[in-house]
Amino acid sequence: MKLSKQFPLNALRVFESVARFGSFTKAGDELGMTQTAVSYQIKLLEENIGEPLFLRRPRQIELTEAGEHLAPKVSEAFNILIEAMASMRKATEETLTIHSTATFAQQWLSRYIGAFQLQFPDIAVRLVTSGNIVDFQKEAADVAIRWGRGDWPGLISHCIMKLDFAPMLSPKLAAEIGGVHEPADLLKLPLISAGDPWWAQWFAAAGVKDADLSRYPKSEFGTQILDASIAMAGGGVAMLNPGHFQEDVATGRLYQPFELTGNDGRDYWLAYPENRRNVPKIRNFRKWLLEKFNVEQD
Amino acid sequence: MKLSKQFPLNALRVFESVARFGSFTKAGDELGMTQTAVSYQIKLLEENIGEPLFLRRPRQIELTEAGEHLAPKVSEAFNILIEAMASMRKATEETLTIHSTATFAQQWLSRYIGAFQLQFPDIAVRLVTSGNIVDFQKEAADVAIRWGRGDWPGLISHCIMKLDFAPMLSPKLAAEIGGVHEPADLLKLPLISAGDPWWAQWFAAAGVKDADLSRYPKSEFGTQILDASIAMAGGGVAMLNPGHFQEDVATGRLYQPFELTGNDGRDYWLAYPENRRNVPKIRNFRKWLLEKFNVEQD
DNA sequence: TTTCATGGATAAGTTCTCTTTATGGATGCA
DNA sequence: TGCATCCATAAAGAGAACTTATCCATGAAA
Repeated sequence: MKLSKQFPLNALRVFESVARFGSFTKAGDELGMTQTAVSYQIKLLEENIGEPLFLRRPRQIELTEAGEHLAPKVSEAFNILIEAMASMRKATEETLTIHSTATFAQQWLSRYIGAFQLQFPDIAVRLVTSGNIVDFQKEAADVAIRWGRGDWPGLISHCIMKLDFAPMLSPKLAAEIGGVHEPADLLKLPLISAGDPWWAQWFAAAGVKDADLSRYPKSEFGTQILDASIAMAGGGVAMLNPGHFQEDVATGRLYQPFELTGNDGRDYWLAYPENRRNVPKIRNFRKWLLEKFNVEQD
Repeated sequence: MKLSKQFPLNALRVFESVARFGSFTKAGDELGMTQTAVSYQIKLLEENIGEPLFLRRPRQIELTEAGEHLAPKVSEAFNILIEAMASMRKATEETLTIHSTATFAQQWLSRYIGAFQLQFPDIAVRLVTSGNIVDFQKEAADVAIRWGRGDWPGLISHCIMKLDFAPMLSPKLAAEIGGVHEPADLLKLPLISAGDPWWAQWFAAAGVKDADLSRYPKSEFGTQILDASIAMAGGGVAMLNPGHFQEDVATGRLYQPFELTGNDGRDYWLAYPENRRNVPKIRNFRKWLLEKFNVEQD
């Protein structure tokens, strides 16, 4: 049996409106349906209950005793439902959930998100950092900031930052070995997250052909943030994205000995589901973020 | 726009069940639908709200924060609705509304309805007497007792009493004219409701050919009860149904001078809508009434 | 490890509810 | 008397909602 047959919910909704207006026609207007449809639904409900809910008087209707009894409860129930749905919709409309890599969140978002909130005080920001690629189908994410090739199906992606990489270390550590003059000098120092293919790629690009990286510990710290912290503490050389750490370089916490950067074709992207591109909070965030990065808008 | 589109009520109902069971499959069982249909409805609701309500974990699902927020309110609202509908159904199930002619109600029902209530203490009886033929479509009537030919479309009818008619008067009035010996004697007395075609029919059947009824006042009292009261008070001769007034005849309040009765093909019927023949209260009343009148049951 | 059982997602097709259009009837008002 | 209002009914069409069939992932059992 169909659900709507056992419990005529839509008919109840129509009934609520009719009881309020005392008119089939007006209720139809409110609900965006014809008077005929209203008549049909009321008849349905009356059949379901087993007695009339309205007395059909000429040019007006009147609640029967039964209808009089039913109306306030139905009204109360629908008010609860409507309010619950409204507050839910409002919450999702006004909360922007950003999924981001830990590095981008800490190095960039944490610094500028305040400006966004000043500009859009009605939008509450929820920032989620996780290592995994977010599945917009399954999680309540509005936008994601991720690195990759920007070719995710079903998503719109804007490249916001080249994900270049270059070796960085603390100035102090560099001084200890008498300065880093050429790429091969780096091999004298501990390489952080040496298993990362970026190392091999960068050394190849720098003309160091026989770099044996296998002798370094295979530790992976997962985020550049951790690698950077270790490097700043003098623990070795980290392969970092200059875009993220330019401030640390400027203030002398980190030192980038060579201009040469690598890029493996993967960059930083802002991404969001194609079908939600016009949701206001998403549009606002996209516009704000792309302006910050001087990206051409579409 | 469709009503169900602006406000997915059925989806909410499904959601309530799923939230309670923590399972699409179990909710489907409860609602009498397949797991697939449940999945569809939940997806619909999630799209409407704009974020997931359940986290799909391997062999179980879990409410998201949003779902957790929505569930109790939805549950509350539906409890109100369910309870309201149930109490309404219960009221209509347990109240038997009988529409009857005033005469039958006063002469017969008033005497025996007590026995029915003793036998079915759970059924509350509401007795409505009205001159009009009841429209089961428009009024909250369960059964009707009416006279006619029993050929009402959409209704089941049981003939419970022949609607014969015979002249009756008070014994005292009869004595005043030296007794009523032959039908024509009646013409010496005032005929009550003389405009009623029953008079002409009865006199014709009695062999009184030239009865001029036009000289009597045309008053119509509408119910036999009133005619009978006037007759008992010695106000004239009334054309009454012996079945209704046998007790008054037995106790001498009325006198029926001739055995001859007329019948115009219309009798007393119990009637109720065909599609409600199996409603318990109706079935019980029918059985009880037909037994009282020794009518063959089907 | 392989197999089985559980629970949900997806695709495609079908049913039938719900809606609309068109029309009629009843009543009140000018 | 004619017009406007309001609800009821009939017929037909649209599309929502449901089902069947199938697949996938996971956890438990053999």
